[in-house]
Amino acid sequence: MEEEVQFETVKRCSSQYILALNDTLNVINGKWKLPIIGILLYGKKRFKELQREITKITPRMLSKELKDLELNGIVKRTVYDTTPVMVEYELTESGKTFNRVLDTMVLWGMEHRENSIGN
Amino acid sequence: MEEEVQFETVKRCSSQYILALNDTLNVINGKWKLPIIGILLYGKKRFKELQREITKITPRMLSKELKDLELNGIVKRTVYDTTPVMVEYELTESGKTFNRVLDTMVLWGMEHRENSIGN
DNA sequence: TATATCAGTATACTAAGGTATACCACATTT
DNA sequence: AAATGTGGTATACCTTAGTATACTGATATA
Repeated sequence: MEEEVQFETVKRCSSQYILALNDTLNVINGKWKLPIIGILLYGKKRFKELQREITKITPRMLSKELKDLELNGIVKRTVYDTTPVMVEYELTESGKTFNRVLDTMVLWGMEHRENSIGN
Repeated sequence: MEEEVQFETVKRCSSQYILALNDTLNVINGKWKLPIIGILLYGKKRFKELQREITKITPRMLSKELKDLELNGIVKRTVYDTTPVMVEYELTESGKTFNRVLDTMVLWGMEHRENSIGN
């Protein structure tokens, strides 16, 4: 409720609107961010597991994208003190709710596709 | 209603989900697409008007981004047969409803920012 | 006659994003 | 003893995205 009011305020203040928009866009910019998020939506994964599921990604890129996501607070990285080390990646709460953004995009994409056919 | 059912179906079919997602992402990829859409949300604009409002964009880029948006069915280009020619750009219906996607992104961005402070 | 405006295009360049390939230390399996 | 799996890093390269700068032809304005 209160959040809605805030949102309306932000909507009228373009600089804040753009800030929040950029936050969101930074989350998904980069070729491999969405695939990674998509997989992590189903649960925790280790580095090599991600690499195996995203067949074409190089470890360099996987490493880089995961670091970005961690910095942006989308992914949490946990190191277990075993030998050899085990590292697990999982979505943060924010990461999980990002699902909602994706769904909105998909829904619009579908409608847009229909509109475009009609035109 | 029927649309919701369809969406649920698509959500479970990852290839279609990804297709619709890519449609949406193509709309906003490129440095200047969002600024352009943002301005056109307020109404029609001519080429030079856009160039003046987006101060740092080069005509080459503005031209290219507008073509992309037109190809993707977000922007409609109308040429008036005057001398010198007048060209107007405006959002299509899909372009206008894209607002909804932006709002969702902003809302998530704001929540995410609060979550991150808390953490 | 010189300059500005319209809607862009042409050419050459730089910067950013991504790829390819090889490698590290350590431990388990074959 | 050699190969495999762990989680990455290092170096060099290539490709794509974006920038800088100059220019077009027709018309109106100073």
